[in-house]
Amino acid sequence: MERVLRDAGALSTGAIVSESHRGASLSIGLSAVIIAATIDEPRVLTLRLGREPIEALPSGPLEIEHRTLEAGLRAWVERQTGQKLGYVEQLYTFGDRDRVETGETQPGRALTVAYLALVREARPGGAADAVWQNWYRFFPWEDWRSGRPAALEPIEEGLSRWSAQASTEAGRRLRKERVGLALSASWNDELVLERYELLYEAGLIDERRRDLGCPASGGGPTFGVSMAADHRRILATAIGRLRGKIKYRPVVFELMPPAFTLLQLQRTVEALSGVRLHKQNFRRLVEQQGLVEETGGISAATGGRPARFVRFRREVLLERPAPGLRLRAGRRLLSP
Amino acid sequence: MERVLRDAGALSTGAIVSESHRGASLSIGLSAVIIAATIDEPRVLTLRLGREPIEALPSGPLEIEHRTLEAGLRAWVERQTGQKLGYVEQLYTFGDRDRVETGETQPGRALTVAYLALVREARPGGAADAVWQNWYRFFPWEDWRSGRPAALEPIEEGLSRWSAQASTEAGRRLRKERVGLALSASWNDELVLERYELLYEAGLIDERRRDLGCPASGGGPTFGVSMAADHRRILATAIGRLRGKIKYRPVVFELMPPAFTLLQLQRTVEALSGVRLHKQNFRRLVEQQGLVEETGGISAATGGRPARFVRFRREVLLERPAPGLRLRAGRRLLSP
DNA sequence: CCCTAAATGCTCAAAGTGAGCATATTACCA
DNA sequence: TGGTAATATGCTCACTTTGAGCATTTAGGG
Repeated sequence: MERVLRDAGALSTGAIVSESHRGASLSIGLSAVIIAATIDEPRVLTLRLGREPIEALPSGPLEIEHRTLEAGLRAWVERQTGQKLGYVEQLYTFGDRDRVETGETQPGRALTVAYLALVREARPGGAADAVWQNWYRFFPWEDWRSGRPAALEPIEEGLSRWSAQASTEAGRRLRKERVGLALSASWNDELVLERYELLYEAGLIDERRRDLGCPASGGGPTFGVSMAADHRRILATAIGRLRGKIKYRPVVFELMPPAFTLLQLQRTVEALSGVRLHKQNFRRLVEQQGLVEETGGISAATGGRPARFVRFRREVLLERPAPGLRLRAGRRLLSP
Repeated sequence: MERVLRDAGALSTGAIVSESHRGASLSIGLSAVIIAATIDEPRVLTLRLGREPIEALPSGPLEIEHRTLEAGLRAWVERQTGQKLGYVEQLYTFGDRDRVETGETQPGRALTVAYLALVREARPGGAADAVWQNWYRFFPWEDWRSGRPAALEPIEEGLSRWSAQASTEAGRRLRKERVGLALSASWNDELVLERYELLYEAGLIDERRRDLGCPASGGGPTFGVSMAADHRRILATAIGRLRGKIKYRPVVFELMPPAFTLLQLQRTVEALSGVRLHKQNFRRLVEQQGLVEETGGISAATGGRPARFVRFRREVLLERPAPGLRLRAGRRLLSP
């Protein structure tokens, strides 16, 4: 403990990257998926790394100074992007040996503890090359707000080809089943990771080819912009989790400004979940649940009739057990 | 305790317990919460360690041989308990420096990746001192099946005393708020971890006193049977997660035998969630959702009229997006 | 004044829920 | 053999919650 206090000031000197007696290296990384939302787009904060820039999530190794994993994460993010984090939750710990190229000569393992953070302002991160990106750049097939994404056509083709390629009959059936579930007629917005994994396994994702050591190009199209290491997989995990969570926890408000209109709130939810919602029903839900209260202000009419400004009613947290926007995308609105 | 755990893993050769260049030790542990359910009780598989036995979850250090974290976990569990695992899901990664006593001379960190596993048979684990325990031994206040648990009386007292002890007014309000939420009139069965954390912070849990280096006894009563290290916290996390999950995923069936009656299913769900359910409505739900199908068999009437045997209908996984038992405990039944 | 774009109000039918009443079957017991 | 206890199953009924739309209201711009 004294040790801790003494070291607290030192920067970056105490990374825990250690050698086991068998000569394999082990490092523990902390990665952050930092989400914000502008008017109409969900954003994720990325760093541009390298000469031919590849995008990465803010991350860094766990250090001895860090009292908790979360504290370590906050420190790294601030150091790299200048962003202060508010809402933070642990996402998942990735540790497969095969999926991450350590870039080392020795066999090694990289354990990554990934976190999801929600922030309010989307002002470009202070330091380095931190930039806010529309997350659909990485997952173009996840945005159904203006109808079925065009990318899904070739993706389905690729996936069904992949299904057919399984060596056994059982394998083919299993693959078809997985594809059917992930891309079923009734679009399930939360299956982001499942879909990513399918595309990855089917070789429709750049990272897959990279991990296999394949030539940069070859073997049909790939989809979405790629990211460093397994960061796109982490991002997929985060999006899926967030899409699920807004339905039973009032986390969207972590992304909203202090005062906002109901339409702004709806647009944000739509941006995150990737589907359009029925306006009147959305308002009914939000108001019935007592999620917001009027601020008294009135919006500087952007289009038509001016709207009331509202703010999040923190008290709901004490009242209802699971206050959220259990949105169920209007059926009509999904395929217009 | 830590000593014991280390020893348990010493059989292996490739444990990744490494020394950083700063002299702090880092180990990555894998822990498993293995759940089963007998007729009326939810069970968790524990190991009895040490001379005056203290119970621990099956765990062991991550080794180089392990291709994935999950594979490592399965290996450890089999080695220690003889249990083969079926359904496994990652729970959470614990890494706070303060909460775990390493028992070492050097400052160190123990990272624990915890998993939740569901198994069918509850036959006593093969090796060593593996035993199935009713999980309510560790959380007596979580079982509302026969009315409000008696332990809640003194617990509420202890917590409100703790609330009042906060140094600032704001602190007191915050504590009261947390207590109110976790123990609110409308019991939320999923807040297992929140309640455990409260009791821990309030010093109503043995582990807390141990972590503070307090004498074994002193300062009022503590609740529930304690466990090694932070295993009880991990178990709390697992129970909360499982209670949540059965509501939107058909995971209960991982705990059921191949054929069972609807009442058996209901009893199992009740055992897990700790609340009683309305029988007719439960059956309506299960059948409407198409979660089960008849096997044709008929139960050897335990009490009254014999019941049909049913089995899980795997096809639902392909049909409905979130098939589960969105149970909402009968209001009447909660406080009879 | 007419038109467009939102914000708001309200309706309505269908589906989903919470509580119970009523019957059907068995085992067991006097 | 009839009565009783303990379940299993069917069915009702009053509400709530949803999904979809229609109708009105309020501003700004020709």
